[in-house]
Amino acid sequence: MTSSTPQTTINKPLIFLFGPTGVGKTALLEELFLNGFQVISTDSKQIYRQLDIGSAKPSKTTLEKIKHHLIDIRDPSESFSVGEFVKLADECCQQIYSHNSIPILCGGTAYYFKHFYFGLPTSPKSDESIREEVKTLLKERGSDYCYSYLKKIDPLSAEKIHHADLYRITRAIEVYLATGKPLSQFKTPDKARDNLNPLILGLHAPKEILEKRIRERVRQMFNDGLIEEVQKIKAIGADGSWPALQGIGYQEFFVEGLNNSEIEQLIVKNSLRYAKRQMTFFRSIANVNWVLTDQKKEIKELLDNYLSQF
RNA sequence: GCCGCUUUAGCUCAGUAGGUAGAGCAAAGGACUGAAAAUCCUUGUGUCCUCGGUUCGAUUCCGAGAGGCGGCA
Repeated sequence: MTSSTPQTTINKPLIFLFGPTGVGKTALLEELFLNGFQVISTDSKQIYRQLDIGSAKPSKTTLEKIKHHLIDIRDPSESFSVGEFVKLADECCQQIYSHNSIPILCGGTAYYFKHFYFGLPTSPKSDESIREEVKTLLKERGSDYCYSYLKKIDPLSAEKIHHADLYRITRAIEVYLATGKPLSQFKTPDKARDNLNPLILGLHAPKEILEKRIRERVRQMFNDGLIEEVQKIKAIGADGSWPALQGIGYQEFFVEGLNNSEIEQLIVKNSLRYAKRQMTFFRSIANVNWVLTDQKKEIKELLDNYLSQF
């Protein structure tokens, strides 16, 4: 599957709304984007069914008020990828335009935003069986061996990838075994896809406020029945290796020897660290209009100004 | 009240046979080629509780005081 330019987005309005976890994206949607907009959830965990509470999925009420796409489209055991996201999001855009609405990509997965904005790299999608092969190699021959192997087959990638970064080493070797070509020979786009000119809204908040919000939100998740939700997922045979369960709010339940209160604290801690990583990634995207959640007037102005050109 | 242990980085604690100190976690910054809520990298000056003594030199030894923990009364 190659990335195709979404013809339908030419000269059409498109909005990005992103920010770290807990900053208040959903609340803002309800305040400013209630009419004439449809949301494309840009979130690698909310695509999963049964992950409702821990993934901070929008409530039923919210979903009734604003149409959301790309929520509940996979089972927790299934894999998903940024490539599928871009393809599906493009299709959603077309569909939304055909209803005379404006698509708004909203979520916290910076990687998905980046690749929707710039387009996918030309490297192939992951091949499950080859990846397993590489993982076995890693297990049997060790990481030093694999890194030396990478140096041999793809010195350029080896230079960029740290020798401790097994995740990326695995992928680079996988691409080589699948195609016979080093990963570094594939191109990765560095500017916006043709005719894609979205209004990019980046929500941020002072650290103390974000911390307080995250703490309260995690507390609320437990009140809402997060423990029961996880039990249900475990009951269908889930183990920690399922991609869905690597999410914060779920992975902590697979750590051994923790009581519920320790799990709650760990979720808060991991969420804060995640928020920081998200901000690092979002900051690297150009042309972002950074606003605080309560700057409603400024956001409205940016929006009106942007929409007036269509 | 007496006895013992303890006081070092935001937290938990190492350590210096006397030459002003370092791990883990936290924190800050960064990377990101189809798993990304993933994965990984970089960054450690702190009245070594206080005051006095010994010493060329004390966070380290000695004395006193203060805080904490435990035991006995």
